[in-house]
Amino acid sequence: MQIPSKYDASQVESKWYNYWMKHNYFHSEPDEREPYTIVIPPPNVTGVLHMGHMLNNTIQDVLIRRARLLGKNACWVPGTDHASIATEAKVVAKLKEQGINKHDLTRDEFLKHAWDWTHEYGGVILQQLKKLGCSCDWDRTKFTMDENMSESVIQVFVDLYNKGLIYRGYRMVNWDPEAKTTLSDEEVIHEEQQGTLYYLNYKIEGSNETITIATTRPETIFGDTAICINPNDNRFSRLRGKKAIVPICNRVIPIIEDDYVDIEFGTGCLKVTPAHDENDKNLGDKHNLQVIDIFNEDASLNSFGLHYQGKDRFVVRQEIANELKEKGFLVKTETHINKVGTSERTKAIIEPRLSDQWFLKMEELAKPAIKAVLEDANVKLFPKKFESTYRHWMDNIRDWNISRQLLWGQQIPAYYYADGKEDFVVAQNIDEALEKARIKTGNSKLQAANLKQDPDTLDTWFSSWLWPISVFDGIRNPENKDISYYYPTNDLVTGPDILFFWVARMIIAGYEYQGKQPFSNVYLTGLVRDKQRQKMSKQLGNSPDALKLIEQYSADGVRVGLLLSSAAGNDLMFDELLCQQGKGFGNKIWNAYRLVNGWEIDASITQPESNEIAIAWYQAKFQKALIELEDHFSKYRLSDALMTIYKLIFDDFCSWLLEMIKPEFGKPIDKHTYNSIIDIFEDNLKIIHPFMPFLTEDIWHYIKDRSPQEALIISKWPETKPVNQSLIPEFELASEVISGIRNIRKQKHIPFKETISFSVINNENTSHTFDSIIAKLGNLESVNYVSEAIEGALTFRVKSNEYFIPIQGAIDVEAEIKKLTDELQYTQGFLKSVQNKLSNERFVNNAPEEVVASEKKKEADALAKIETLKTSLASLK
RNA sequence: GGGCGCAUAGCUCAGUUGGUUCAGAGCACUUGGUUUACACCCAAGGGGUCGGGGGUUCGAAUCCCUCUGCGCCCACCA
Repeated sequence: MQIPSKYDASQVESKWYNYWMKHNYFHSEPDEREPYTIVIPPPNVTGVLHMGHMLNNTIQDVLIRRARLLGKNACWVPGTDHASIATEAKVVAKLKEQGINKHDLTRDEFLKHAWDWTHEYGGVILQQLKKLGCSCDWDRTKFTMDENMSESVIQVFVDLYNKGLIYRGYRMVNWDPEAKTTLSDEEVIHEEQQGTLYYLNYKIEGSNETITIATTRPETIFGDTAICINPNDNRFSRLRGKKAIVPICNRVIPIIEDDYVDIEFGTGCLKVTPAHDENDKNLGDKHNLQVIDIFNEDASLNSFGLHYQGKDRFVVRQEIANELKEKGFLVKTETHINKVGTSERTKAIIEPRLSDQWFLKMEELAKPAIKAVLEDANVKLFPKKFESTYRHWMDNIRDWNISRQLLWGQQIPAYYYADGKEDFVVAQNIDEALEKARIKTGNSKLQAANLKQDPDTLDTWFSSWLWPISVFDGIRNPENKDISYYYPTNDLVTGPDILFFWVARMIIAGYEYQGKQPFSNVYLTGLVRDKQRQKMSKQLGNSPDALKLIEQYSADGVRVGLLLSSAAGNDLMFDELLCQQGKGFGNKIWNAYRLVNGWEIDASITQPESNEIAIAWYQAKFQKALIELEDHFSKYRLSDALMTIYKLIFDDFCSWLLEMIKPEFGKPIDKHTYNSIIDIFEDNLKIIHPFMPFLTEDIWHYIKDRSPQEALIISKWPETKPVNQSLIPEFELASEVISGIRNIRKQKHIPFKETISFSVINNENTSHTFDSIIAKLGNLESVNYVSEAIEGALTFRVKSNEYFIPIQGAIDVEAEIKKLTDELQYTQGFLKSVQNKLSNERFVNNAPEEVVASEKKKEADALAKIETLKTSLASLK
């Protein structure tokens, strides 16, 4: 068949993707085959493809395509996440642009805007994954806010509440003043910042004395309700039981004692602000202190801030520092480095804030999940080092704040029938809630209209932790056909940044709701960084446009580029050069096929012996590679697997095999060899297919006319079979001989086209198997076996064999002598070190036999080679 | 403050229980080569006292100690 001389990726890629879709090859239904399942880490529904997604999903696609070729029932479930805080922020921003304030909208109105946004942008990222070649079962696409998915989430909430694991608590939580919601501890990132430590004087009531405290947050003095000293600190013993006066607001507060205070830090005196610091809250509880919240929900000051009311906390910090200085309360300032919590999503500085929130008790739930990873290995993490991180977090797990003051998400199914804090019921829906409320209150007249649902929504992760179960409807129908077949899933591919957010919690939910691990293996990818090791991000502008990259280098090229250097857990230093290499590899394969495709077949020619040997040798190499691949895949070493294939195709197949069997220009090839090469080509395509699905599918269809039911994507991975392994070392020696010939040609400027004569003294008693191939690749008249050195020839040696290439005209005797002398010197030095070792009694006595034997062999080889060299030298002189 | 990990060629990294897979790969680099699949190519080649120091051993990139320099995670010292 005529094929284009240039490979046009963009056309080919969309053609085959459509073809696969049309034939439903990505779709899976339970059957008698072994399942292989991956659930996608659902990207943000309104997100766009970035380099991290590309890496992640390429890995998943490689795994799923390989499983498919191995005959498993491969199912990759795609979907998106509603990403409450991120999406809500985007919607709020968009509304703001239109002059609409979120707070002027009803819940339903806002949600309508959010859904419109979701429908407009939602799933763009899934379309982009198709460009990458991802073979997801699109019929199974899920969204965490789909009706049945939300129903599962609510059902789980109700269940955990009924089990007594969910409670409502008035606690210090992480408040994001920008998103105006609480966050879980995991969503807070602690960053080191240079701040200032302010030393402030507080007057002691009824005296002229003052007490100095150190604080990083002078604006919180309005919330001060005590000063605390250490009872063991006798510097302050005279202040016991006295009262202090807060500057500016002049509130009189008690001086309390608690050994929580560090005598060494600052002045040894601490101002206590129970509403705005967790430690202070604990002190407040212990000492029955008043709690004064001085902030509005956007972290501006409220009426307690007096003349600062309405101003932002950081503006106030500056201004109040000035006021304190003017009024003489500020003693001094020092620079001070401390860690401040910031919001993972909005980057806003977190404000500790007391409020009513919903919490999930984690300690008991976590136990089976700890055991699964650390004892039973039902879940394996790759790389293994993450197991210690996992252990550390799980052992110190804290209760999970699952409520958010957002609208975009599953609304908490707690229904209040009265104003009291405990006057609520938790139920799947309003009808059940009404029933429960009537029973609880004994008031059968209660109406649905009397019930008020909690306005908060659930943390996004409270829906995604169910993902591997809920995508198969295993929460609502725990025994259904899909969940029974596909669960537990096999592999999860994700980043270590969400190990706690998501992975650990999925394991917890898996044991709680299916009694089994959600997946057996977790492949943790690294971050994608640029050449300067900077994280790729929009802000830095160092992240290439994913789709442009695909346009430029083809999806296959980008996939290969990403996988060329991405060991599990290691960051990926991305360089477009890698994509170029990937594209180049595709081009190489394409051209190799053009070569084979161009051969004319002559059925009347018998197969030359050299071709038979060449093919047998490649088959041995191929089988060896198959075993290596198996090993690499079993350890999730995908870049090593890819490199194994890369070298097999580039070096062994293209550079060696095709050169060995290539007919002379214009001459036909025998049918037997041709058929073997076609079979080999097909096997090659199969093992590359997971990495380069488009190109391989394309060539595979050029090779033969295929029936409409056939496609490479659903063909069979090559089988392992017995081969003549000894051909591999034999050829290694032969290739050294070929290199020797090429070296001499290069040194003496003998063009390759010139046929040369060639002789060997076979001291090693090397087999003649590859002689015809050596002759072909070296363009030799023949390989002559001789017993005497050839006069006037250039020489080289492999092991103790000596090879001769006679040339016309005089050879440079001096140069030859120098070459031989150098080689002799080196070999003698080598021999000496080996003999030293062998004469060391302790070595001979202690080292294992095979090590001693190998040293003895080295000695013998070196002696033989020295003999050869000496003979040659003698004949030259 | 606690924990985990890393340091091998110019770059990115392999190197399993110490010894013929032990100093390796890919890229980059140097040299030579294009009427004959591919210059997105072929061939040949240079390049590392395995972060420093010490120890264990017949033998250390590999095990132990120590120093240095990075990275990550966790944690309520104002």
